[in-house]
Amino acid sequence: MDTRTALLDSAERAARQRGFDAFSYADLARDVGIRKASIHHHFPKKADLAFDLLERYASAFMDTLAQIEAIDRSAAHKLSAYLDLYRDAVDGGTQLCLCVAFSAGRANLPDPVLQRLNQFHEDSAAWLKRVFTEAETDGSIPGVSDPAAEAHATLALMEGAQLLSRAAGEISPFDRATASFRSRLSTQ
Amino acid sequence: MDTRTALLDSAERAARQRGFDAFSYADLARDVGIRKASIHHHFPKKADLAFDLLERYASAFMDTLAQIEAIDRSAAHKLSAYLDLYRDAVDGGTQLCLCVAFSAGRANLPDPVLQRLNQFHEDSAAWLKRVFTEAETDGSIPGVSDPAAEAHATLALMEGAQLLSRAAGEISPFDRATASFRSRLSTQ
DNA sequence: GTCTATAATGGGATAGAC
DNA sequence: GTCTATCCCATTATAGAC
Repeated sequence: MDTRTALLDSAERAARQRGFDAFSYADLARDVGIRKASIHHHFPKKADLAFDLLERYASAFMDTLAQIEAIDRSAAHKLSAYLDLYRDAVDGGTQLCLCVAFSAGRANLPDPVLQRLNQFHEDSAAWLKRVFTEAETDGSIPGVSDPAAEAHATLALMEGAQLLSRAAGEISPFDRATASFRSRLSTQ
Repeated sequence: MDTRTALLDSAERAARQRGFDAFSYADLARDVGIRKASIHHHFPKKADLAFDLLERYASAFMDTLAQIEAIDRSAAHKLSAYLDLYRDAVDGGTQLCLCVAFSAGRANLPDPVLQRLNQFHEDSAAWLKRVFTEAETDGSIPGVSDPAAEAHATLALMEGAQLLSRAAGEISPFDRATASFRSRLSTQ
């Protein structure tokens, strides 16, 4: 495999498990099997690594959302797939979605990274708003009156549920926190 | 003021703004006006500081919740006060509740700290469950069918909303994420 | 309880050979 | 593209004087 890709993979795992500031180039070097000085050839500064990591993750995530949106199923079904995406990312309480990990980390992330992060949040909220609007039409989710408000609440719920789950080291807090949301989706 | 208290105050502000690993004894020393070696007299290891910080914060938070619970008002009113507590803690997008900051930080926190953190989450969920149960009786919140599920969802919503707000550096994401929840409380 | 001084370690980053 | 060697800096932590 491409060294650059191997580095990104290793960094992503570390960032999602322990936080972006909690792993070093030395850790990466050990994991990938090269010397730490070599990493600077691919990512001159750690801030470069942060940006490329987030860029790769966020665009892949958005691609997945686009695929979910494109299928010909109810809004409830799409939101169920969205929920599973966040649930799978937790990996039994050991990981966070990279974007949650970045939101959680020190606010000292370089500005381009913070901007990219907020763009991800906006894109996610926009996607959710579209699906909740669809729900108003297809009637697959009860009690939707304000799609924009539902979108932001859902995003916060996902991020908070991941946080609780990783703090506990178990998946169960995620399931407890999202149980009401999930049951709303199956009331069709 | 007590040096120890001054240190705890300074550390709390720093941890909630930038994360527990993102401030050093040198920062604290500058802020409080003593030398960094002197801090070790009060908190031998940084892990000791982490624990005492969380202990002080969590018990003060729980005291506040107890006061809210004791007043003779509707469940909706109590949850509204709870929401304001989290909203105020954000301080316009610059801070997190200490417990959110600890949940967010690297999972490498010493074990006693992690345990105390999870106890806080359990205590919070228990408080919320009691208030939602009260709501079933007093009818001040519409559509409560599973108080335990509502409790965990509410906790996750608060934590996620804070995270989004601090990432943006503004209070508005918190308000957007909690708008639906808030409007549910005023439908009495 | 606070100080000066000093470990001891590990971090990101660079220069220059191969 | 990867290596060795090195730099500079920040960090937590300790010893011992006052």
